Amino acid sequence: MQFKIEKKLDNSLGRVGILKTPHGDILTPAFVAVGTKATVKSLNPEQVKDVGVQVVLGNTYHLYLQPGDEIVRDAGGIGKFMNWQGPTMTDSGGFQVFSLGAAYGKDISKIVKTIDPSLLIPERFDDSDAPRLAKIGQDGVSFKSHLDGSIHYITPEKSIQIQHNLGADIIFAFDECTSPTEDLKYQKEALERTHRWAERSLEEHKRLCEAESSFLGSQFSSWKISSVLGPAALRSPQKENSASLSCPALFGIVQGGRDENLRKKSAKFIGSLELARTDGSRGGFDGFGIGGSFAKEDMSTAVKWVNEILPEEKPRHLLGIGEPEDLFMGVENGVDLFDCVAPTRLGRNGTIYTKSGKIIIMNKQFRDDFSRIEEDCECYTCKNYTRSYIAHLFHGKEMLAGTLASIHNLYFIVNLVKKIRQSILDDNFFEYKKEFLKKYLEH
RNA sequence: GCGCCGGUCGUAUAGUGGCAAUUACACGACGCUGUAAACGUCGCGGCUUCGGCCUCCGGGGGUUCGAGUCCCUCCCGGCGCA
Repeated sequence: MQFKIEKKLDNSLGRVGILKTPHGDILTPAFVAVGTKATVKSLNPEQVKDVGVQVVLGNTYHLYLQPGDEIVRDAGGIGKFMNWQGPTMTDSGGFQVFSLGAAYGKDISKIVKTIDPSLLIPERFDDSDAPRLAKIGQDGVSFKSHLDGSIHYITPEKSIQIQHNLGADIIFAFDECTSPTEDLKYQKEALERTHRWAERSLEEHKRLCEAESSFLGSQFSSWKISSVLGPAALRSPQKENSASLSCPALFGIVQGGRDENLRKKSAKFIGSLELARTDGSRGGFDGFGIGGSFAKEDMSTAVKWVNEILPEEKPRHLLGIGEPEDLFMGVENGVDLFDCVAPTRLGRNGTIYTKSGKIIIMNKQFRDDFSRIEEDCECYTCKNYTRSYIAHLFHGKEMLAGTLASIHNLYFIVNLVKKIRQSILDDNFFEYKKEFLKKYLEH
């Protein structure tokens, strides 16, 4: 993997770049489609490609449980398994520490609004005995499968091993995504844990990469012959699998919640972490993830604290963030990659993005609205269907409803980031931001 | 005509004398930020100063402190016998 910055945004941390992976280039800033279980929900890979998605993100925890990482490995890796030819990433399972742990069974998000003080007050009731599917130990996290109740202990080493089997181009260190409702004391403990886990993730990654390269080295001559012989010789899944085992890029994850000291400390630690290789050189992370917990109102400052410290020449991924206003904020503050379930989840659940805000397509007013979701949108949905028809599909619980809405939403968000990228190249980022957000947020 | 069963929120249902009354669907509104999510929450007789108040289970009458629930009668529907 190689990252090149092509242009910087004046007076800010923003930049335009290009991230080269074995499965193709990613023009950054870019929005990554979330495909947790090796599928972008309700869309086939052709539709994902057609809306302009460049890279898909799968999930370690989900694919480990089902179908199992060894199945994915034997299939030739996540991309081949799901028939996605472009670049892929996998998340480490760190988010499930939150979603199946502190957040399980509760109505809390990793993003809070500070105007809702109930979530931030540390005097909240002691819920340590509340049912959770994820329990944190010093060494790793014990997960109780949401599918069959079986227990699985995931350590940083285990997460990295699974991710190597899943075979994405970019993988993440195992971290703890904390709840924004945790107090400073807990955030501090969790951060120390995440940092230890980062070292162990990097260590295990290095070990696996060296083992894989020596394996490939020993096989090198025969592989070369196979390659020369052409596609037929490569048709065996085992061979293709091994042949594509160039070591993935590993991104370390910065945490620290909403606290300035912790965020900066984490950026310093993760950004400069290096471990000695057996050949005597030293190696650190290939890029960085910035993990939640955030408050909506001060997310921009948190991102800025971090990106002022992280090495400029490496890519940064703001994990799980993706509302339109957040994308402008992220880019301006030096983020290169975003992913978010919002476009597909909101779409499936009947909320649709438009340039003048989100609409809930099931609402009465759309039942006889024969206009397009957006008259000037170039997506497949807008070119072919009316609001009335999409509302009808949702009311009828038809599968196509979620598909058409997801196509539009994903197109909307992916292209918003592309336009943001272009606006930097055209030197009018701030004008574009102002113009877009005025219309989007005005009602 | 006789006998039996039944009529409860748009539909389908639950309901033992203490009930503005169960559940599902439908309907209305909202929520969702590294996917436990084609999901979830709330509302669904009216008014409310949120303490309550009024009107309610086919119609009418009765028993009772109190009736959707028990009794009488009428209307309507289904089945059976003539």
